[in-house]
Amino acid sequence: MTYPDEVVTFTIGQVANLKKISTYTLRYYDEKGLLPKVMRDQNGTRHFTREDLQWLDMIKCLKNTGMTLEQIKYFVDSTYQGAKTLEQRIELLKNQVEKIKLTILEQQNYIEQINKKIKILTNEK
Amino acid sequence: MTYPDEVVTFTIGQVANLKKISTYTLRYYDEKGLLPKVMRDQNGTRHFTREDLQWLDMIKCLKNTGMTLEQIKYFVDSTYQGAKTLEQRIELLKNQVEKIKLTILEQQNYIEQINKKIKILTNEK
DNA sequence: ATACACGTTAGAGTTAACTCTAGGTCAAAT
DNA sequence: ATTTGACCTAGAGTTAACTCTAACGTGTAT
Repeated sequence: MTYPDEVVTFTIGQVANLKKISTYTLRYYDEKGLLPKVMRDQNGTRHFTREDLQWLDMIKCLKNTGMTLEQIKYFVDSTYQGAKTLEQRIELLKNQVEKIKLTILEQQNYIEQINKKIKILTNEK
Repeated sequence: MTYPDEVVTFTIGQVANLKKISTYTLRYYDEKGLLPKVMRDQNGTRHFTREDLQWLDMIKCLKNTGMTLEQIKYFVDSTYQGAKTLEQRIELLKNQVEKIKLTILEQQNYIEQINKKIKILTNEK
């Protein structure tokens, strides 16, 4: 039962299921400062909000596009420093998009390279 | 001075320079069985042929598209088992191309995700 | 009351892929 | 003859990102 002004939250196990990330990893990310807003109750138990889940999506996105956790932490920290880092964060994200575009080009080259090899092997038959 | 039937070879240091891979890494790859054909002279010094350099390109290609060194070794081993593994190797490479294509799609999704975030941040200005 | 499921921490262990160190050999240059 | 520089090996150390263990707390079900 949730009252109008109550915030829906999730335990670490629920988040693990929803986002397919182990509880170990979630605690590790929290420890590393990647999830600075996660609430705790009087027992010390974590309660993740929808906003925290969105952060997890952002972390996944940046991580899977080649950022280290250290770089992601830098972005998270910037965010919590507020408006004065806004330009910087926009720049960082634009930069990341450019990096991803380069990776895609690189991957396309690798496809061509492998296709050439496939052709050579096919001719050996 | 090289005679007609001499094979041009490179020392580990030359290969390191040419391919921008440290000598440490080259020895490590050799040790792991990723470069089974590298010749040695009477002193034990490695001599890399052009074919070895081509293998290094292949290793780089497979590694940078997500294969582990263990998986690459499997491919290398298959190759040296000769014609009977030809089909298998072609399959493996076709499979790798499909994986890369999926990665590219994934990366394109991440670009969209980041662009959305950039838009949100830009509207905060 | 006690068991069970789920949460907590601190700290140790794991894995892949390097990366380096120490101690050695050998060929060419001074 | 000795120094220099490039090579060698065995084995230790590093780094990132987990992954697990041990010992403990709490809330619900029987």
